[in-house]
Amino acid sequence: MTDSADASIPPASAAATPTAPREAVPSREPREDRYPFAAVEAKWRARWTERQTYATERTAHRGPKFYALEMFPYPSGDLHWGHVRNYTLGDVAARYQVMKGRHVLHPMGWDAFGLPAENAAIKNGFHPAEWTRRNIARMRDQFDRMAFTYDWSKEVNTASPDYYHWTQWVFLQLYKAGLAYKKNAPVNWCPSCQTALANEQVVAGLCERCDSAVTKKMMSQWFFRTTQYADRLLAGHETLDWPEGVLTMQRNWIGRSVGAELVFKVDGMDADIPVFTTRPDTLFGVTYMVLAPEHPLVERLIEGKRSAPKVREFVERMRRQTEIERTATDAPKEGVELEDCYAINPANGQAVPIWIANYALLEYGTGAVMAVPAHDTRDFEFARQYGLPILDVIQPPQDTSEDATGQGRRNVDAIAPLDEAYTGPGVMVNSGAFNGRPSEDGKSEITLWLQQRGLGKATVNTRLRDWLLSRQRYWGAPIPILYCDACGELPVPEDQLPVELPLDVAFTGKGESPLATSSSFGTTACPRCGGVARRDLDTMDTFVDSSWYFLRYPSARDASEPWNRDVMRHWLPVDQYIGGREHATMHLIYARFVTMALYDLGLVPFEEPFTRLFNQGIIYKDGRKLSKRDNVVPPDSTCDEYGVDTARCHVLFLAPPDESAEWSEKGIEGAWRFLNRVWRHVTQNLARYQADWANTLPAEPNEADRTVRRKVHQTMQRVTEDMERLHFNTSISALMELTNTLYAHGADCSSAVWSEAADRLTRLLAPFAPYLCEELWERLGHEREVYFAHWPAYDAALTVADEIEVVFQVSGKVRDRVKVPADTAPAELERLARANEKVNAALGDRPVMKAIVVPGKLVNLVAGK
RNA sequence: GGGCGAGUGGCGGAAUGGUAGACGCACCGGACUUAAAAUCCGUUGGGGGCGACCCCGUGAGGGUUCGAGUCCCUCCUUGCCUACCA
Repeated sequence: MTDSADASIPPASAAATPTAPREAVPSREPREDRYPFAAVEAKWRARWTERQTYATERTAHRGPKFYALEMFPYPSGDLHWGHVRNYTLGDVAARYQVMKGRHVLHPMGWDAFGLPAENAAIKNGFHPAEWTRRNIARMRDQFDRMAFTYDWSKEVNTASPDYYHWTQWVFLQLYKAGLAYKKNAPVNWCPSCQTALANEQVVAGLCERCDSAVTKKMMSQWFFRTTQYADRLLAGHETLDWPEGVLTMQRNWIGRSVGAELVFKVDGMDADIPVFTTRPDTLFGVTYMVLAPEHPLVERLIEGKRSAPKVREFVERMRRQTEIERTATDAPKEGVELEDCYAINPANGQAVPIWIANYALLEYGTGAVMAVPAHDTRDFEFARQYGLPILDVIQPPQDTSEDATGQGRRNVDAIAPLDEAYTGPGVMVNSGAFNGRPSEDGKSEITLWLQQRGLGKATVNTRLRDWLLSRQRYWGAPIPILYCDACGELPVPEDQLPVELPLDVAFTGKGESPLATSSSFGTTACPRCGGVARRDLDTMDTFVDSSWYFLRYPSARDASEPWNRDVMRHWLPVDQYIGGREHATMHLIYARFVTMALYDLGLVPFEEPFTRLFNQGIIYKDGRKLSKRDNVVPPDSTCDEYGVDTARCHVLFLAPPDESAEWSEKGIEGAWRFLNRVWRHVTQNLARYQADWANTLPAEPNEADRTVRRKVHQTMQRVTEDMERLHFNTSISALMELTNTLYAHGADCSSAVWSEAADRLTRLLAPFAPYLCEELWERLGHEREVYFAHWPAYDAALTVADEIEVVFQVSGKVRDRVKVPADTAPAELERLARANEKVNAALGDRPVMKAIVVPGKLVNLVAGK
């Protein structure tokens, strides 16, 4: 407002039009001709509860099943517009399926374990369970207010013992199948959360939850063998109706690469160094060897050497580096040469020096790299830096044509040293018996050659790591494993599940599992020998909880088993899953992995849990993502002011559902006015409504009748098509257009036609504005909720206008628009175009070379020169 | 550096290769009102013309096509994801 104090505005006029402060609210105060949302919402909320409208059984025995699911929320206690958008999308889709006659399961639950509850406990002294319970109660109430059609009898809460009982059971099934194992490994460690993290939870070197810089730490931890399913996870993509972007992200994350494992021997020592490479064809170009700083062989190689302390210092320094320092784009390559250590190239017996360097990662491949600086950009950079030899073994194709765009090409005649590595294919040189071979063939030929001598084999590597699931935290499902001095590692017998979280723990935040502070939890009787067994003191990653929750909903209250097989067969897999893209490489990979593992164990009859996936866009506020941590814009005040239906319509109308959107209340007036127009028009014309309109439609419709009926049927068609694609923003505009048509022509049409329009409008709008439409539906004389009303079918013949506008073009440019009967034949259209005055003016004396006629649309006359 | 999206009026956004800007916001005008609010009706991409009308317009440049916002190539901007993966 300050910049309106412009010098060009005369002070006099400002004084002449004093802008009195306006009260914003009165326009929405209840009034005779306004939609009284507060009263309507109270009435129908009570009635839905009383009638159990949204119980799954109410849609049973209708048609085929439909499992509609949205990713369940973390119960942070604060519903924000991102939630509202996501769950409104799911709710509209579920309501549509009910109206289409499907047997619909639409459940909701809580991803209730996790750090915020524990941190709140440390901070405020609440027990996490209490904090969680309160938040759930609050959010459930908010969801009900939003008119979401959840069947609360199917509610799940991952932090409840009757749920995590089965999370532990799932763990044990995977354990028994050899898919869960414990190993000592360098793990991602968040110093702030004081816990290990899965690879997927480290984002740009930062903890996904708290943004602290992650470091590495050696720990004995539980893993799931996700890598064993890499190929299956990739192959399964073929069967999924998912957004291409998510599939691509998963493919990249899994990062399958085909290559070979080749064995280098250590000179003068009985030790092998296997390396993984995708370029066996460059083997003759190896000029040094690189080991990851944490490589287990390092200690053996430097033992007793004079330089050992220096190497150890380097390793220690690398280990202390945070992930972000180590992987930053501009992180300099650093390394040290191991004194008197040489690796023997299996191709030619040549001894090359062994280095350790920060760019070799223990977690990938074998943790060792055969360095070919001439043909690998990283090796090249490192060799340059440390003055290591660069040996050319692949000659680029000798194509001298100027416009060839071969990547990494350079002039082979150049005498100057290379200024970059050549990474493309070519002809092998300096490669002994392989000289002259195409490098692409050389890959398999070298691999085979080494394989015959026991020094190599073809292999496939993935970037995907096994899933680290141990967490040194309290608020999670305890890992159901025991350690007995006599019997070793043992699973907790299934009849002793759940292993319940103890209540007497101290939240020290000291990096030790809080479960260790419990007086009762730590030990129990060994199920095998009866001696003392120690419990595993870690809890599971909360992604384990959410990797199977969709299997639990249909059997949510079943105390005897995780899921009933028949119930499972009826409902699963999920027909439509809605959630954010941010889960592409986390939850959606974990859930697929667990489902596949359970399938292999014969526990579920399908391999893929989510048939169709829809990613809703993110809502931003001031360019920042709305999140559970900050930047919360609560929907409550908007609902207080405009009502829930307006809030639902506005958030859907804001932007296409799969695009991100900047949060804005600008424009909410549009949704509010729209719903009021519907309310006013229907309620003020109720006396005209004829319940039997279908039998009294006029035999000779007047102009208004035809216009209104056409619009009604066109709207049914458009909204139905949009519903299938979840393009709800355009559904709403179509309904606005219908309403505008009723305002313009509703008064002039017959009662039967108006009645059809009122009936159709109420049904089509019901999924978006359920409170308003229930009330209108009742006033139209219906006993049963509009929720159960069937979705209307349109008559295609009625969507076509009698008279249509056709465009005449000359060489693609519009020259005239004329109204013609809809059934005008193409030949007649062409004749009209050729006779058209404006067309002829544009043609001048040029001849018509060609005529394109698109019936119902246009005629394009192509002019000659 | 790599991958995937997105660039259309003052704004949010519509457009199976076929009339660019649906629908809404905002603005402006009219009706109603003592006045306002609310409501109802209408105008609004840019430029030119008294006018019927004409020209230009979907990030930039090429291409395919009778016809391109839409398909192809190059580039620019921007968002998200990912990042030494051997």
